[in-house]
Amino acid sequence: MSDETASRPGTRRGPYAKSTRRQAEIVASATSVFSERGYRGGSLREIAKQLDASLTSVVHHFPSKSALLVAVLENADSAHADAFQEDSRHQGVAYAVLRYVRRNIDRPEMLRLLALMAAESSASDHPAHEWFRHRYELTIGILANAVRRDQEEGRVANTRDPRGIAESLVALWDGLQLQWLIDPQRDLVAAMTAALKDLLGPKAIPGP
Amino acid sequence: MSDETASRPGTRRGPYAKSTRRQAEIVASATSVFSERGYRGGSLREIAKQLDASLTSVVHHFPSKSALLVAVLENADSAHADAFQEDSRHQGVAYAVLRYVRRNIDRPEMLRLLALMAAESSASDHPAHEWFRHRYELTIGILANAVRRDQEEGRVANTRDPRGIAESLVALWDGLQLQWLIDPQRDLVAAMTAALKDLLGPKAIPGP
DNA sequence: GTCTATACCCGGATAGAC
DNA sequence: GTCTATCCGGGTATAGAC
Repeated sequence: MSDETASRPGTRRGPYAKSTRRQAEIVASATSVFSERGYRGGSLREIAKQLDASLTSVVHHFPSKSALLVAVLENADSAHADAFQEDSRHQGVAYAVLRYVRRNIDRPEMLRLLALMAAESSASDHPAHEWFRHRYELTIGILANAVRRDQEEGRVANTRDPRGIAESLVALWDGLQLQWLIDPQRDLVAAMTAALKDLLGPKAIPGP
Repeated sequence: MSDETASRPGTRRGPYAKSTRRQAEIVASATSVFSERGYRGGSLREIAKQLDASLTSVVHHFPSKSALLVAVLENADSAHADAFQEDSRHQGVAYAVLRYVRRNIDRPEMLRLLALMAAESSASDHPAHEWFRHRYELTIGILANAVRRDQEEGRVANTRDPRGIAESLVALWDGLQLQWLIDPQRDLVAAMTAALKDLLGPKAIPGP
């Protein structure tokens, strides 16, 4: 919102530079708080305290707690999503998915937050509803394209429509992730690998 | 807690009868409130108001909001879980799963609540953590048995270990359900049927 | 534009009287 | 068992200082 002017260098960037920096700090603090205490558990007051700022200062930059949450999600997920898209384009679906899994296994709190918010945001009046809807739409689209490419190259044996397969893949990932979050004893990578083999065929799985 | 004396009939059963009845009323009220407003959105005060009772009266029977939630979940899920087990024993996995899906498609609010609480309860210190852990363990176990039976009878082509398949089935269900909750336009039954066919083989799918 | 202080209303939890 | 009263902490809205 305040980036339009900042994106035009040379005009004025003084007053906004501090603001965007402050916003980034708030997002970082919110990420750590939400990751530890969850969304419900984490309070704006605690986020502010971490920055030696006041509550209203936080509210000034993000009009509501949910707006801040969306910023956190966006920021946390964008890097991983980009890498995923890159992988899927060059190395095939299974490779991309498994790398995505491996990358995410180190930040269970973040996954917990994403899973929690996805469920919570399923209510159509939730502030993050549209964000998640769009996110799923995007992810499934990207995956569907990658699946189609793999089908054409003979890497994926399953001949079902790519979009349906993509939906199943996302579902599998969400579901296995949930089981793993509830019981960390489970081997998430192994489970995902086996499921991928069932869904895509053995040739789709990359070597160890 | 108050059942020990009640389990000895003939001595005194008057005072406790009213209590258990009251508890059932509270659970019913909580179910409707949680289903409409969600867990976070629903308040104990509103639950009490529906019964023309006060907040502390509710708290007296259920020491915390989360304890009440667990009672709600237990009560709401038991009937469906029993039917599922029955079906899987007699008609095969795919049939049981699809009937479970069809049965649940009429109560999206309840599914939303279950999905939300499953995610939230993944935190190990959550009041409902153990309940969900046990629920998943149980569901997967039942499914694994059914899968093994179907494999032996040649109804399921997939030769992977039954437990792994069962985990994938649960994950698929949770994941597709989530996508459907976020975007009700999707055809949950069709998606689940197609995924089942991929995972179990075409012979496992019952006719229309 | 940025930040602060204050106040409001609602949430869950607790103590004590009846 | 049920109530009233109270506490503390949460998100939010407003007024005002720099």
